[in-house]
Amino acid sequence: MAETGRRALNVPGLRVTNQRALILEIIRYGQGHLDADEVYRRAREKQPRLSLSTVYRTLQTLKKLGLVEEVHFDEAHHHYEIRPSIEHHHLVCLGCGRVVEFRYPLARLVKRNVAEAGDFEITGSEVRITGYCPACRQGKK
Amino acid sequence: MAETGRRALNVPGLRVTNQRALILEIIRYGQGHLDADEVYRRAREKQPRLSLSTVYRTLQTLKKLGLVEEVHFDEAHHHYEIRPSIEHHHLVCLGCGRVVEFRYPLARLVKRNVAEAGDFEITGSEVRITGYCPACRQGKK
DNA sequence: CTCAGTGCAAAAGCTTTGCATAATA
DNA sequence: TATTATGCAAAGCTTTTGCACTGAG
Repeated sequence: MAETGRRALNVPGLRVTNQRALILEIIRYGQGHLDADEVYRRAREKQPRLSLSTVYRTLQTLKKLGLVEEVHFDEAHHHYEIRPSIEHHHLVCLGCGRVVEFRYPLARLVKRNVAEAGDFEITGSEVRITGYCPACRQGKK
Repeated sequence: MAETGRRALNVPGLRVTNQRALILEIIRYGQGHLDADEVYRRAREKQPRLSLSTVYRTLQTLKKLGLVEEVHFDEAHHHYEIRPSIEHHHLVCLGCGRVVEFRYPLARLVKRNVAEAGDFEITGSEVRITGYCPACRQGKK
């Protein structure tokens, strides 16, 4: 286990530690979008001595390596997901917190249709659409 | 001065205080997108005794009233702008922090083109496109 | 006169950092 | 063995909250 992760982490100047491999695996196989604390809780099941600061430091490292991406569903936490190959965005239900992913080539559309964007070198885009999912719409009535 | 603001703030159950009127004016005429601390600093020039908690509380109030909107250019702060009448989004330069607004009917497009969004009741959307503006692209080379 | 709003100080989150220790290459 | 990474505890920042006082209606 954790072998694919170890390979990706084998980068000059960095060391492949058990903590890093574990954290990367957790994000990779951990369904969806975890925040630091959730990663921490899951990681401690396997490595009880792991510290929260290591989680934060590792998350930064993985972000710099381009292995994970930081997304923002609410303002209080950062969430992390494996860096996706195709551009996708998130639909967040304000009622239950459910997050639905959807694919949409936003960066391309903006580049093509927005004059102000013409001279920008676009490196990232994040879309967060908020609302109420069918189940929660029921509840509101 | 601050008269337009006072009118908007005249809502049953709420009281029109000098602090509220001032904060609303600052956001209204304060070029672009201010964060709580910037509002605080500007407000103190006119009302030196004003407290930062009042700024935060007022910002919440104005948000609930629908008078201002919260946007997120970086992860560390919230920024606030007067609630715009037409949907617009932000292009953020990672080099100099400059924020360029652009209009784009994203909510409509998503509603129309994204199957997953079909059953959602969309209440808000926030797009943040990051990259480098022309000036900063030069600097990077 | 009453209750919403304010100021102050303290607390609460999440995240970062300093430093000695442990572990990788 | 030379550094990089970790664990722990403490600090940092933005934002929130409790409480007594003030001020709007």
